[in-house]
Amino acid sequence: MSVGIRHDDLRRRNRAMVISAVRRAGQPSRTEIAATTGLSHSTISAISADLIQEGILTESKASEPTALKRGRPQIGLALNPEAAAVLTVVLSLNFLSVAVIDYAGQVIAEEQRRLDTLVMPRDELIGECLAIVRRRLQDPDLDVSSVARIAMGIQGITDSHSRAMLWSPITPLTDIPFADILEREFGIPATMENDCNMMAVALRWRDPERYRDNFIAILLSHGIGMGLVLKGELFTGTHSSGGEFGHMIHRPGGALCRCGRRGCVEAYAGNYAIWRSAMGISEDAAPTDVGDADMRALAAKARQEEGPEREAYRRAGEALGFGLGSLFALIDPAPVAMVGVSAAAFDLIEPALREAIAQTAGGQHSNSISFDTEPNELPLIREGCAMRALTFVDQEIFAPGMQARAGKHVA
Amino acid sequence: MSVGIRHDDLRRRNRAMVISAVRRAGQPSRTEIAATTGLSHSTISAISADLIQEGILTESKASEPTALKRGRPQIGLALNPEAAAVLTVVLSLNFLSVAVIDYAGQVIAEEQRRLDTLVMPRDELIGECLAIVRRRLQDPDLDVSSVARIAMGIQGITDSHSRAMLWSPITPLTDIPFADILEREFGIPATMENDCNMMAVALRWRDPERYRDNFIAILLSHGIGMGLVLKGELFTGTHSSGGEFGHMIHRPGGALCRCGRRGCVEAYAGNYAIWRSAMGISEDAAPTDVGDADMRALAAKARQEEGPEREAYRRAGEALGFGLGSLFALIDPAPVAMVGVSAAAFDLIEPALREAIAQTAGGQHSNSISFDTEPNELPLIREGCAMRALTFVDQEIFAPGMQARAGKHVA
DNA sequence: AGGCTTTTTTTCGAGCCTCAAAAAAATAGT
DNA sequence: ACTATTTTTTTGAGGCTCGAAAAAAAGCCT
Repeated sequence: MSVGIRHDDLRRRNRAMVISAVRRAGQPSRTEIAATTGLSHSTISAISADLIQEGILTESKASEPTALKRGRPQIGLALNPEAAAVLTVVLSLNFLSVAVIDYAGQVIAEEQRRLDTLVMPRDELIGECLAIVRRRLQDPDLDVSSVARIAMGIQGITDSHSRAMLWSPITPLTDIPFADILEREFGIPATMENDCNMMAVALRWRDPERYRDNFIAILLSHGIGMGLVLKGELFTGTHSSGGEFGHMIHRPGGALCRCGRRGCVEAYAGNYAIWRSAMGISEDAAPTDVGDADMRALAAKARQEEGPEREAYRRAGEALGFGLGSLFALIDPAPVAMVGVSAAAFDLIEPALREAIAQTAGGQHSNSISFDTEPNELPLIREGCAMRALTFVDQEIFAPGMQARAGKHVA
Repeated sequence: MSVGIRHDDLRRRNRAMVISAVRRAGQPSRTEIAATTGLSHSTISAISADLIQEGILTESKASEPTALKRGRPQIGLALNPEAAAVLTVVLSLNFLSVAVIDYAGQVIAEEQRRLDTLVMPRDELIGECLAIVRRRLQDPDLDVSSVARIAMGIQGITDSHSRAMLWSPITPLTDIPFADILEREFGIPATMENDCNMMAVALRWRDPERYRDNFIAILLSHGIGMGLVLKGELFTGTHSSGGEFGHMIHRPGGALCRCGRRGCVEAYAGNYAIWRSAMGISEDAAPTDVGDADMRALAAKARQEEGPEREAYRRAGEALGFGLGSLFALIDPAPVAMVGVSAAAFDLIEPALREAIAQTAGGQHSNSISFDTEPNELPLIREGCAMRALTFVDQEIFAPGMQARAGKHVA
């Protein structure tokens, strides 16, 4: 149950605190770190001396030559890019991409591949993932021993411990324990993350002003996904990655959803649903894959003139609006980021969405709810995976007492 | 933002740990506490010596004469009932009740009053609350200075900091800062809690086996409310008490809800909605108050024979089922407690509820979702308020270093 | 140039806290 | 009465953080 704080935890946590302050701030001086963490100067000094000695941080002279102030100039502290590296693997529909990222967060290598995820047998899909990772790890420029973590992101449902893919729209396969598979193969700790959760993580790093403690990232693509940050914490279900916004019920017994059930939000707002509706296909028809180009053409048509295309987006907006309204009834309104190809058509969606949300309990302050759009989800997912892996390393490097990861080894 | 751990926090937190272990376990020995907190025996010994000396804990000889084990017998530690007292105030429809509770959780005095909450003007409503509290505090048997906290519970929406009632079905008044009012009047720290959240708190204390880390308490009464515990934490909205399950949208544009909007779950499952439907009154008709006795009669009629009454409960079950399904899509399934007068009619609700939930994403393991019922909400709310107040005191008594609250004062 | 200010960083002693091990206490069994 | 066993308390050592003071590294001023 609840566990007391041991004395040795103290240093461990405060080290984590310092590292995270540096990662957030970029090049803070010791004084700045003391201010943000609330710890004393002497503690910061001691901890940062340790971290520098262990090769985790480096002193980088000029924080900025701006504002030539009096007094001893501050010495900026930065993450040592060579302290470690992490690997991100993003698996999406017919597409696999891998990147190697240094400890400071810079991409130092990447590789991408097309493959037919929908029809690949289990062994082949896993094999492709392992192969692309292996190729990156064999890169002679890379010190394999420095790779401290692999974060894999996938469209679909993962378990709440970020170990396995439970279900995904990109393959008929289910329950693939990718984290275990990667760990067994390469001996590097790994996690399996939900794509929308990673989008949320990335948004917070990209724009901490707007996306701080409470916000929602919604993926408007073939399916509808959501990443939710509440009170500064990534929200996950109790068993799975949770946040299956797309499968909240919009109309009981309504349109057929890709998940096989009826009336889900996604069955009105997913790409296939918009397409189905615009083309006058029955709501009972099985979902079909619609390419991004087709969706863009559809949006263009809808913008051009009134007609079934525009009406389809309107219905999508309505479903999203009522869904958001129900969500807001539970968690209160928060800023929303719309991501994915249909986010580029948000102008077509927004009016109906706002109208719907205004009819719900969550829409009380309907006009204060703000939306932002980002048409391209893949870079976000990769960034999120990278930050996930890096912050894990931040809290791993210091954890087991004094185990040095880079630089000279330590007493 | 994130703040480092100061050295002095350590003792503070571990004291809290020990107190909370005693509150949970009843009469644990020092050894047991050491085991549950993970702290060393010497630390527990030191802390409990302090707490006993300060009059917060007492040694109570026989933990139990059961299992006469070898060795030095354990000495049970218990909360000293006289260490402090708290006051609970529960305001519900036409009813106000107050209780004084000792530090060990026993009710030592109470008082109840009927009043017309729906028509009382602001000053009068506040005045009644203050008056009843004042009477209790003037009780000559009570040492006023020992009253360390007031927790007030109310049906309706409170702010996320538990300071004010924002909106409530029991009065047309809004935005009453009860916590501030009580604090100003009596100089005792106070909070204003949402009733369903308190139900959840109470359920966890009553049955920690079943209601531990993830569960849902749903109030089926005039309105529909929810208290949610996720990952061991009481879930609240970002601004308000949140968890307005009753105002998730069941049917866009559907039946008229008490909140003035349309299609909310409550507009199908609240007492007034069941009544309206059973009586063949239009869904557009304004909600009316239905007495508990009438509801019990309605349920009896529905059990007796097929007819509009039974159908009304069926529709309520459907609304609750789809609502729960949407909720479970977000948070994954969890045990549910149904509380309130209509929980006594859960037999009429359950079949349709389960049928509906099975049609949703959250219903994947529909049969593993378990329901429990508890017809009487008031005792639960009071218990929850009491535990809320007491655990606050637990974390207040030790906080400012060594400020003694009871017993001899301390160096 | 040289001394003075200002600001940052390091150093040092003090005070706590926790831990592990040893000692003390209390009881059951022999 | 004595030993074994278990729980509780005591004691000494080691660490951590803090505050104050010292040291360091500039720019400013005469």
